[in-house]
Amino acid sequence: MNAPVSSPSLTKNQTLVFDVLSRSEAPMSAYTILDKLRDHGFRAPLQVYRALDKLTELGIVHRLESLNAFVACAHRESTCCGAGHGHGTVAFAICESCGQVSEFHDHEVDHRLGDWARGRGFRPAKTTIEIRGLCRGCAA
Amino acid sequence: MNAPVSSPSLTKNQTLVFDVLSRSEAPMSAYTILDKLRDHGFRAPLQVYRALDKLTELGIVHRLESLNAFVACAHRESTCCGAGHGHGTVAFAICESCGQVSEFHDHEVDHRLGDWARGRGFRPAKTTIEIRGLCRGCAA
DNA sequence: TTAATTGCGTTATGCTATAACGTGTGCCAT
DNA sequence: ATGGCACACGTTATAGCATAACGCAATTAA
Repeated sequence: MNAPVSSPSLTKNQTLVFDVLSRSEAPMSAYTILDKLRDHGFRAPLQVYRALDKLTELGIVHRLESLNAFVACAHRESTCCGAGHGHGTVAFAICESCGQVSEFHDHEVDHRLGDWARGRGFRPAKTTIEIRGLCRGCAA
Repeated sequence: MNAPVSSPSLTKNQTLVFDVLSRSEAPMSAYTILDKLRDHGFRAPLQVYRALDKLTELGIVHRLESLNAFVACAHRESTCCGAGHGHGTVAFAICESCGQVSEFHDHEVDHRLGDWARGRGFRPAKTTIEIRGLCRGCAA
């Protein structure tokens, strides 16, 4: 019985979606989440997407662009830089064999990309970094 | 009248798709490409997707994961590291206002991500780096 | 020749995401 | 308190992205 790690101010739907994602080992698509929540009264994709929008906005859920899927943020509180979930860009390593996802953060990469942007007058809003390949276990 | 910059060994469909992408300022979705090629006999999405698969495999077209769209590679021949289009990871800055896309390459970022992967025994197959935001002109 | 590979065309289908409508609820400035 | 606003919610319909599965034709290798 894992006690769900929900933030206080989430609505019922947001909490349900976040809990499903938190308990999942692998990333989940919006429709997979929907199916998991039918028993809780979910009927339509929008219910999921609206919750996901809010959760990603809060930074406690991430969207994996190359997978069209979502994961709960792996950072338990302010692990490194900013406070809470306000940290910078997060990167992901995605195993194409077992589906496992590792979330990490690299200051140096962040800075380099930031420098490039500054040099061009480009104002970054959201940065996606995803490495797809094989994890140690699957590459063996 | 721009002479298309097609590689020699492309099939007719691949050449058509590549030329459409090359001439486009902005990234294009597969369905947009399809519409542009109806006059050339294209009828179904698969004709486009199959060509795109080959072109991305050759490295002369890139897929923008956060946009579900495609662009012709901006590197005119071996601009920096490897020969031809065999270079490492490419990064993109995507303006959410005007749609303009800048392709660039950063060794340092590449190395950092490579180091992280090596340290974890992760074997990278394809890496996606996309910065979404506002370009100089649109941020003003 | 035979078999393997690759590309092609077509139909059908599945997955991902949002538009547009209306409802209800809480808040708070008037 | 009441009107207005912001926000979450539920529902239906639709749009947009991608692939499965079939069969055929051309090319190449054994």
